[in-house]
Amino acid sequence: MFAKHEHAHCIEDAVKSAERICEERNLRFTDLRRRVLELVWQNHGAAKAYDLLDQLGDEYSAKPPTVYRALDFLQENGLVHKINSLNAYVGCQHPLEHRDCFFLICSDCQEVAECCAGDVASSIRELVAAHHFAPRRTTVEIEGQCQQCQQCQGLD
Amino acid sequence: MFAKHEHAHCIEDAVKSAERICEERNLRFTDLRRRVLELVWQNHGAAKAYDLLDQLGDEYSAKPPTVYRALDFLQENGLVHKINSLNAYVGCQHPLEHRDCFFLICSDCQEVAECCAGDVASSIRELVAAHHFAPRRTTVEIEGQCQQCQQCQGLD
DNA sequence: TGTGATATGTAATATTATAACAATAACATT
DNA sequence: AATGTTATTGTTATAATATTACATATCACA
Ligand SMILES: [Zn+2]
Ligand SMILES: [Zn+2]
Ligand SMILES: [Zn+2]
Ligand SMILES: [Zn+2]
Repeated sequence: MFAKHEHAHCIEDAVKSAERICEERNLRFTDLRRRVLELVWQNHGAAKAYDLLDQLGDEYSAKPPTVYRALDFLQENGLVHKINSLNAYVGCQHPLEHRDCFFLICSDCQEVAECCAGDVASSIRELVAAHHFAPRRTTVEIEGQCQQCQQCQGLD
Repeated sequence: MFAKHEHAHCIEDAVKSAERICEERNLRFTDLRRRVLELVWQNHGAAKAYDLLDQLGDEYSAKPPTVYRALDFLQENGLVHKINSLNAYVGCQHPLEHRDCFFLICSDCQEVAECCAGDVASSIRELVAAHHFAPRRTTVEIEGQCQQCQQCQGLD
C-alpha cells in the first residue's frame, strides 16, 4: 500500500467535500450518487463499475446504467476519475483544487495515487504548444510498483 | 488531418520496418500479423479491434482472438500502441528508436500523433522518483484538436 | 521424419458500456 | 395545492471490447 491510514476518514472527508461542492454548484447529490462515491472510496484502490454494481446490492435497484450514470455525474464534477488503463474508477483526492494531476498505479497492491506536478504539466503544455495542438483532456497514467510493494518484494 | 501525405508509403515503410525488426529479433512476422499491421496503418487514425476484424474479412478465418493475438504480438514488439482512452490501436511511428513517446489525439479527425519529448519524460522521471515509485509503463494521452482541425473550424 | 514449440482456428463466454423508453421525484410557477 | 417542466432513476435489451479453453495446424530443428 502507498500508506496505511484510517481509511474511514478518507470516505467521510470525500463525501463531505462532495456535499459542499454540489451545494455550491447547485447540483443534486442524491443518495445513489453519495452511495456510489462511498463505494468508490471504500475500494481504496481503483473500483470496477461492475464491482460497484454488486456492492450496491439490494439497496438500489441497480442495473449497469445506474452505476454508470452515477459515475458519469461524479466524473463530470471532478469527484471521481476514470483510470483508462484499468477501466476502473478512483475518488479524486482533491476535488476542490484540481489541476495538473497524474496517477501512479501500483500493479501489486492496486492502489492509485493522484499527484500534482507542475513540471510535468508545464512540459506537457510546451509539447502541446509546439504541435499547435489544443488540448481538452490529458491523461497521465504511470503503472509500476509503489514504494511499499518494492520493500515487501520477496518477503512474503 | 495532422498532415496530408501519400499514405501508402507509411504502410509500406511500417511493414518493411517490422520485417527488419522481426528478422533481427528472430520473431515470426506471419502473414496474419503483417496483414493486421497493414490494416492498423490503413486506418490512419486509431483502429478499433472489431473494425480490423471486419476488415480482415474472408482472407483469414478471423474471430476476435485472431485479431487480439496479432495486436498483442505487435504491441509486445513495439510495432503498435494501444490508445487506452479510445480502446483503439495505432501503428508505432518509430519502432526502432522508441522511447519517451506521447500521443496527441484529435477528437475531430481521429488522427493520432506520436511524439517524443525529452522534457516531459524527464519531468515524469522526477515525479516518479520523488514518490519512490518504480514505473513499468507510462501512458500519456492528450485528447484535443489538432492544428488542421482548428483551422477548419466553422468552414464546413 | 519425428518431436516440441509456436501460431492459428473455433466456440463459448466474460467484461465493459450504452441505447431507448418508462416511471418517478424534484423543482418552479401559477 | 395543481400544473407543467426538468432531472433522476428504473428497466430491458443490446452493443462494444476482450479473454478462456481447447483443438488443429505449422514451424524449427534434431
Ligand atoms: Zn483529482
Ligand atoms: Zn503497491
Ligand atoms: Zn511508438
Ligand atoms: Zn484533427
